[in-house]
Amino acid sequence: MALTLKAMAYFTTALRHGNIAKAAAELNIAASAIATAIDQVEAEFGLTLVTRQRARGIQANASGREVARKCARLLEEYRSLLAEGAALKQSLSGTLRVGYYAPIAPAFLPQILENCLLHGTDVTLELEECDNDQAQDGLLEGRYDAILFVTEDLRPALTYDTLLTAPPYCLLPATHPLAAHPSITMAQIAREPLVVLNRPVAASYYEGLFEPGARQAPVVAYANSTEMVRSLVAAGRGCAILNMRPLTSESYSGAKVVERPITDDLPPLTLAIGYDRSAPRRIVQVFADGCRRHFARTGRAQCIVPPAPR
Amino acid sequence: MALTLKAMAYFTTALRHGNIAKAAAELNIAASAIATAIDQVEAEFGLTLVTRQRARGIQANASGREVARKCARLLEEYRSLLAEGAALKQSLSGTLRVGYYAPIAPAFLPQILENCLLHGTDVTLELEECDNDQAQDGLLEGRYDAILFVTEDLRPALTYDTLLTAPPYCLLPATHPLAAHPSITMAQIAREPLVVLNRPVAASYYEGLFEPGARQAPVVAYANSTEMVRSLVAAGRGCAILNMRPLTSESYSGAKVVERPITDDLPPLTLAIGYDRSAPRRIVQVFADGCRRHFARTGRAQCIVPPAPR
DNA sequence: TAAACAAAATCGGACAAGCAGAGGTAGGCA
DNA sequence: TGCCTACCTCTGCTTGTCCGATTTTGTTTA
Repeated sequence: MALTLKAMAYFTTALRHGNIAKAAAELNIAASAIATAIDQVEAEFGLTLVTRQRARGIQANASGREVARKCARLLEEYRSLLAEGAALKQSLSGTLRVGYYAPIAPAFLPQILENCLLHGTDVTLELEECDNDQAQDGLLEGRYDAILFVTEDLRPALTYDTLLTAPPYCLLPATHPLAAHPSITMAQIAREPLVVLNRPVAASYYEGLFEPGARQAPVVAYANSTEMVRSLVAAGRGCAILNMRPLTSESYSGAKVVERPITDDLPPLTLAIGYDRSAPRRIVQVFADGCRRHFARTGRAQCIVPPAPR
Repeated sequence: MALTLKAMAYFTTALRHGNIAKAAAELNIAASAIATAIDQVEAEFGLTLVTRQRARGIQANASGREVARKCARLLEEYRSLLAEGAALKQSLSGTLRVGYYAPIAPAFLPQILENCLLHGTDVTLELEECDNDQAQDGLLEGRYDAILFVTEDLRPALTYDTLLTAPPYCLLPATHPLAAHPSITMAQIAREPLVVLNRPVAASYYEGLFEPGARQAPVVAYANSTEMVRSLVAAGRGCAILNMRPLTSESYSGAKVVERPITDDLPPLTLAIGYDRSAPRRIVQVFADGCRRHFARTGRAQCIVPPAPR
């Protein structure tokens, strides 16, 4: 590794000029540096590559020209490597790999992607649904460029931007007596059969919202997808507590559900986007900005049920 | 040029191991050097390429693997560049460009080349006939790999090996009265019409062999090729003084000539091979060795007319 | 829960490499 | 013969690289 790229660059420049002094001027360095570089190249190959004639400059022999050509090619590829690296950072093309915590993202992710990408850009999306821990670990291990997750069991090394704090709300069948109230208390919910979203973070979060011993009716179902929860609720099996709201109030089964704020002072879930904030690829930055913009404007109102005034 | 080949090598090795310490062990350097190299690569591209997890090693993300692949390719080409350079020095293939002073080489050059090259080797020969000064300058300027020349008007910077010292001899028509003598004096030649080889070095050399005012018969012809001189002499136009002897005693015209040593103490011509002795390509070294061997053995007797005992 | 372990980050100092600038020298040219 | 050009050499300074020790952080095991 004695022969450095720098030496090659000096060498080829000197041969191109046939003159050490001119090459030094072009490169803005001292002539002695160039002379040294030429010596290094010759030493590396153990060949005489240039004839140095005082007062007449330098001249490459056939081997020297051969070597210079090869070096120039290598330098060219080096430059293109750097350029490709810059492109990797700059371009909107490439693959954007997003991991998202299953219950939170489907409500808004397509809309964001629609807004900030895909306008004729050459981006391949890889969207992967996973649990909150998997998302965080996947980001840390480089499997994802960005993750949408909630800040529970937060990994310390992870950098993220908060997008939204979503208070829990109560999901009821449209025909349920409580649906007539504009807002509901936890005490009321405690008397209703409950459908619980059974995901790693969610289940414990929702159970934890109740005072110990407060529950008076059973959990009638655990379901591990939001849509199943909504469908069960719509079918009248019970009510549920959720944080994120889909854009529709219909369930898959077609029956109507209603969302009602909860008056109790409950800890919200914090939705965040995690990504490498120090040196993101441009496409990642664009996506993260798009997410933030989305929730700064319309997104917030769409995705949460605002707490009731108390 | 901040990103050195060395840094790339460290970087790729570290990623290959997924572990800085192991990479350091493989490369026999300190781990901190590798950590620095990784930092350099990331800084160069302004991207996070590697996630470092204490107690778990390092892991490249997609961009990191991409960059590592590109770097590995560049390193591969660097190694092949070095290998090609070494081959340039080592191989017997390639082009051997020989410049030779016209009057001296044709007598023996084909035989040498036959002996030391061309045994199934992949060598292209470029033989260029020229004058003594052109040969020397061409070597210094890298146009020739080796030159066969005489050490008159010697360029100071030129390195060479002496092959042969060739005393002048007298060339006579076979029918000439002097041809009966085993050797001849300059005084005898001075009375004969003379044919002179008119080449830059030769003409003055031959004229200088005579004492000032000693010539009693005219120069009947100047000819600028050895063969023309021999033909003129064979035709009986006069006699000539030469140094190198062809392998045949017939001239192109078919008439016979004879060579006779000169008894006077005259300066010989020194035949030499000039080439870069400090770092020759292998093919050049082989050729030069072949020349020296040739004249150490049979070549000498074939090419000169030994001086007569006085 | 604590202790032991593993691996990366950090820091300071030693060493080497690269470079600038001055002075020297050989070759070309008028 | 003297001047000019352009390379070479040498010295000291600056920068970079590397090592080794220490610290920090995270994992695994008792």
